[in-house]
Amino acid sequence: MTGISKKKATIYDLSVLSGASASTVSAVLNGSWRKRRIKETTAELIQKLANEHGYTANLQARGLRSSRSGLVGLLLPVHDNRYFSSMAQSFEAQARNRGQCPLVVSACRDPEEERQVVETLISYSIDELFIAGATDPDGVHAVCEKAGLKHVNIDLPGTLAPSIISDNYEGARMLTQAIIERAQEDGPLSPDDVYLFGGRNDHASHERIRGFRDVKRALLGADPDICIQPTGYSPAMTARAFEVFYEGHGKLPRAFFVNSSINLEGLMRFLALHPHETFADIIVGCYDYDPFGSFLPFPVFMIRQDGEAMITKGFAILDTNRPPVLTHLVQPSLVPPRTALTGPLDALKDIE
Amino acid sequence: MTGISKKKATIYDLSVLSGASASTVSAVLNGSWRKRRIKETTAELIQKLANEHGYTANLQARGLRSSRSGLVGLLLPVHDNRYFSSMAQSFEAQARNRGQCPLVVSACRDPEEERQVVETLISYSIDELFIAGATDPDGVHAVCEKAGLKHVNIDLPGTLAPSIISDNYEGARMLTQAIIERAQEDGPLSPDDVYLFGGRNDHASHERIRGFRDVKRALLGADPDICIQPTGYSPAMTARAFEVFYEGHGKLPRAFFVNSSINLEGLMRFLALHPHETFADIIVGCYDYDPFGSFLPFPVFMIRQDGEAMITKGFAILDTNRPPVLTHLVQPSLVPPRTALTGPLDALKDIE
DNA sequence: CTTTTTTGCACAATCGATGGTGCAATGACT
DNA sequence: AGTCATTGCACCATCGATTGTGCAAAAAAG
Repeated sequence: MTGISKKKATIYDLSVLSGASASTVSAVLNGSWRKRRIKETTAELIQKLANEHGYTANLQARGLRSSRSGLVGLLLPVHDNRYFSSMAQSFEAQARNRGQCPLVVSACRDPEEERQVVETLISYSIDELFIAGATDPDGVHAVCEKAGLKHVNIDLPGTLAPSIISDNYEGARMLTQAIIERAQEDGPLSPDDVYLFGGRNDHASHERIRGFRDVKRALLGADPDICIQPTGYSPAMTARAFEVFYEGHGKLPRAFFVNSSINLEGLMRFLALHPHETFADIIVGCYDYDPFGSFLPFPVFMIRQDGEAMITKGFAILDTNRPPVLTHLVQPSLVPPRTALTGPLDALKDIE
Repeated sequence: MTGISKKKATIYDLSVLSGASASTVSAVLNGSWRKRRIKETTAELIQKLANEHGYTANLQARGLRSSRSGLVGLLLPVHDNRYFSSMAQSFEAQARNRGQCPLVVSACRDPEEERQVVETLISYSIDELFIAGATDPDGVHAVCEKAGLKHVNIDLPGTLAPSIISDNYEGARMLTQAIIERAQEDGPLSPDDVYLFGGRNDHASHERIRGFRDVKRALLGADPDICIQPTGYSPAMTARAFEVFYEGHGKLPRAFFVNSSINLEGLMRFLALHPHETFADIIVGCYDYDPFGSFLPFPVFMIRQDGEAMITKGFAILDTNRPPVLTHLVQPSLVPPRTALTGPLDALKDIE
């Protein structure tokens, strides 16, 4: 016996202690006691006992009985990235504000894993699900639909459920324009001075590439296909793409658009292998904001996606009855180089 | 009727369909059927039906009955930070490898919130808990203890449960030595050229400060108290500290130690308000690794804490019977400037 | 053809909470 | 005093799975 106290108290324990029935105890502790016309003094007694014994409801039992669990899920591709981790942070805060219990899980951008993870969440009777950056939103939708689970897509749209995404086209236009104009300050620019790296076969990448090409054609008159290098979402692949370019040209493009901060990590890997003076004059645009990325030793324009607004909108949609299957655009913003934005962390109290 | 199919199948549904009893169905589907001597053909039939109907167990019901849920929790101070988010990533991977379901939650460094969140997790009958960077590990311990929940502390130690932490003292020594030596390349250094910013009244900060002071005294002969600026864990407070120093001295210290990447964000906020040429010659040490932080336009030495190893060790400890209340040290490593390390993201498959 | 053993499965209690229903005690009213 | 409404609560089935126990039928042993 190392002081491991007995099991947690249940309504039955409190029932015995108080002399009331278990259903009375339950009613008192879940707040429905006025409706059930329980005497105030009885309620007080039970509440006192509950406090003394540190009673907390077994939420699995409650969830089983009521088939509502109070859980909301957020499915992420990965945690380890400022865009998604700050989204997780906002999500937690908002879910807790609404009295729900947030669950954040990641599925590694693997469609099969995505479905499995969601199945697991469903097995815990979660009430609502945010599907962020899913590789296969419609596959996940099918799983949710079968279980009658309300859900929305965030960041990457599906065709079967309401979606909330960044205005990737507009964001890409802003970003492309910013890097081109900045590069032109240093002299005239030809179409093959401006590249795009990263992204793959998803809606966000398509829209960004479309925005990039449209602006580039408008400002520089052309956009050779070679300037688009969709390397997927992996630092290693992106680094290779830079390496290949460098081997071919002895330098990096004057200006380039990087599809996400994950791809920007690929640039870091490339830079680590080369003296940085060689690249002091590049102009970079990154479709994602990272506070340290913004202060690299060359101008980095970034796009800050408004994860917090997306989450807010998502909750609003889940609150409506039969949300139409629409795609809602949330405006991102252009962040000039050397900018330190505040984030969800700033909402924390830090008692010092 | 919008195609919302009926509720999920249960063992009772399959029981009717197969003609077997619910307990037989249960045994077949949870794998205990050989032990229960169920005929192979019966098992096959039931499994076929289960597949056809997309049966998945209701894990709340299972958890309620067996009082084991298959859930493991990771309690973080915040998501939005590379150290913790990469820890979350490793944690998820390892938990899933073990067939458990990972839950990652954050408690905003608020002791009360920490306890509440853990209470909630306990209400879902989680089996094990990793408490990372808790402000009040022993308070959380009490809650776990009462519920008989196995747990370990990560990153910040408690006195009542096994803890796994970085060797902060050694890490701080390496980092301090690195920045001092590097700064000395540019000329002789006096004790008040080397500062420490960030951290507060926790074990990790104490150890880091101790390491810093020991090395500084050894190399520079003294360490005036003014050189230690424990600003808490908040970018805003840290930025203020830099601002105050700058107002007093017209520059930043030649070299300084920043207690965490969160504090380093405070430096970014400061830099955003000042032309960067002014600070091109500072030498920074940051106790945390961030891939972009490593490429800032001045030398940044970083300490990479081995989150993955800590998680691994944590699982190992939870697997042992009565783990002694020890504090295990995990060695961090010194990362020279302009280094791009690979992380848990690289384990992902990225089909392009 | 018995007796024993083994095989294959059904039954029923249980986990902790919820909520519909019903009933005794009390008070109000005629 | 008798009727009726109200108050205050207990009873019990239920959510979906797990698991100890028991028992019939089939197979093996004698």
